[in-house]
Amino acid sequence: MGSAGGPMQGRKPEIERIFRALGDATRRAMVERLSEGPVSVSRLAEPLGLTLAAVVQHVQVLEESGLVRTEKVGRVRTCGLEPAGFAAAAEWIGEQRSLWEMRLDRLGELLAGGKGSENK
Amino acid sequence: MGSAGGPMQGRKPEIERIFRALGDATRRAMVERLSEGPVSVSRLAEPLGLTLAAVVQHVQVLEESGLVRTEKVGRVRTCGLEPAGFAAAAEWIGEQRSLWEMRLDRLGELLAGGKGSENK
DNA sequence: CAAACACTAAAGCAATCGCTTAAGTATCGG
DNA sequence: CCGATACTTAAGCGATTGCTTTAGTGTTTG
Repeated sequence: MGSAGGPMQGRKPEIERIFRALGDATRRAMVERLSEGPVSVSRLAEPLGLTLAAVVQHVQVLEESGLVRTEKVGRVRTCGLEPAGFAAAAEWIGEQRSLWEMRLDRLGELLAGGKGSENK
Repeated sequence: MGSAGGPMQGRKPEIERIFRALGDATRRAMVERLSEGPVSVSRLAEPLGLTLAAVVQHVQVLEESGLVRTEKVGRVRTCGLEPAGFAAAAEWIGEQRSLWEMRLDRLGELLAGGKGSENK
């Protein structure tokens, strides 16, 4: 299978972790909070009703995904968003969408010309 | 539809399933394949090296997330992408990004005055 | 210094996940 | 009608996840 139709795939292991990180509601809530500006880990934990240990684990997942960046000064670790990570995710989604729309355009031509077999 | 209260948060359970669905490499590969056009479940399974049962389960997850739509005619179930699902995901990501950038603008003003967190 | 504070690291546990095998249920082809 | 095809359903299993508790480490603060 020469696969002229599937040129790109699995380009980044980054994407794996990004979507996995975003697949958890708690983590998304943390991201939404961080989009308002950087906060410390314990501040992040406050509205979540979880132990600090649990929140630290979530922060680790977010940091490994590249969506969040943290820095420790003194005894406080401050977390903030890393826009590049979001760009990667948005890019992947955009690619699927544009491929799909491209394909819809071609389908339009086929329908105009007459109907034929669509997949073989 | 608009809930009075917060700006927006956890608006849709849809998002949960979308990101969770996209968090799996096999499912993303299936989506990439589907972005080239609709295919049957067994056709989808072929390049994946999995049992048909496993692929059916993945298709179910994708369908429940709203990213994929399927239709069964005769004994064949055909799968295709559902652009609306991707729109929802892209929208969520875009919101976090724009909030963050908005916030960066304000930060620029603060930096003009000095450095440090504005927290307390 | 001693106590409070903000994490950090490790162990353990129930629930979920991704997968398999095995046994169905409808079509379709001859 | 009989067999192949294309799923469908259910059970089960090992790995991963999200959490907790417990016990640290390093940092302020009185």
